[in-house]
Amino acid sequence: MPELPEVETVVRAIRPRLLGRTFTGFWSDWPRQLATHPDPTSFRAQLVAQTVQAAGRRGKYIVLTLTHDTLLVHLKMSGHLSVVPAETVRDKWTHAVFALDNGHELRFRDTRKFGRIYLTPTPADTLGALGPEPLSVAFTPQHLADRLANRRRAIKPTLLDQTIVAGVGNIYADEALFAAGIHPETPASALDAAQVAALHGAIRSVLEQGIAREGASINSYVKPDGEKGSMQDAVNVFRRTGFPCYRCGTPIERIVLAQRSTHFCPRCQAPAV
DNA sequence: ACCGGAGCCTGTTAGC
DNA sequence: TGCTAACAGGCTCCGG
Repeated sequence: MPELPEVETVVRAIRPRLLGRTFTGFWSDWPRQLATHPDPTSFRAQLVAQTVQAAGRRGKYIVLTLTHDTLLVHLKMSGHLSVVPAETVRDKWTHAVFALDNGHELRFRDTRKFGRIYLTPTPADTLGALGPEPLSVAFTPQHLADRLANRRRAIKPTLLDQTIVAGVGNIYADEALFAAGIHPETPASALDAAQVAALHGAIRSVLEQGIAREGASINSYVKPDGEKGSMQDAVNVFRRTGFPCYRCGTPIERIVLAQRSTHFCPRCQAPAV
């Protein structure tokens, strides 16, 4: 379930517990999560003795820079990372465990098993196609306008395309479109310059708010320490189907676009005439 | 190049 | 209460 703010929150929590640590072991009971390796044994052989030199984020990927390689983790829908003492009891959904040189373990828990782990000397193979970081100077209204031009697809699923801008998911796409006053079914190429500028600003502000609130704990997402974020208390439309819009009182509607639930206020986000 | 749909997994929730 | 279908914050692959 994590999007950019949730992944950023995870990185900030685990970074101080991983920097300078050296991996001493690895275990996995779900080889399919190892995107770059056929089995846990070969993964372990390449990982062990490498030290964590940096911990960051690119889009929704967690990026750990090691001595020789880069370790990437994508949480997908249900992934959760934590650093705990090795003696802490593991539950049945913990599918990967990275042993550290201080008696702790980095654990990857993932009920739906969609998450993926990459260990590679060439992370660009995986990260290279991502669009700009939405909170960086590279993400400009002009960039967004250029990438939306000539796309007739609805703006909502277009925002979920990680090659346009990295890190926006279903919650923040809906929230950004509400903040910008844009109907989710508007063809991307039909937005005028003012709407693109509004959307650009809205994407940034909802993501910044999400980070400040340490993510949205709407289903199962919790921070690495098990505590909840608070962005769920600040959403305007996401999963508020039937409840009155905070701005105008009109009931929030839900539709499905590109197989994803989409929530909007039919009055505040009225289609262009 | 673009776009929609199936599929990957398991757990939870809504509805009868 | 119990069963079933729908749903879940992501993304890849395949085909038109």
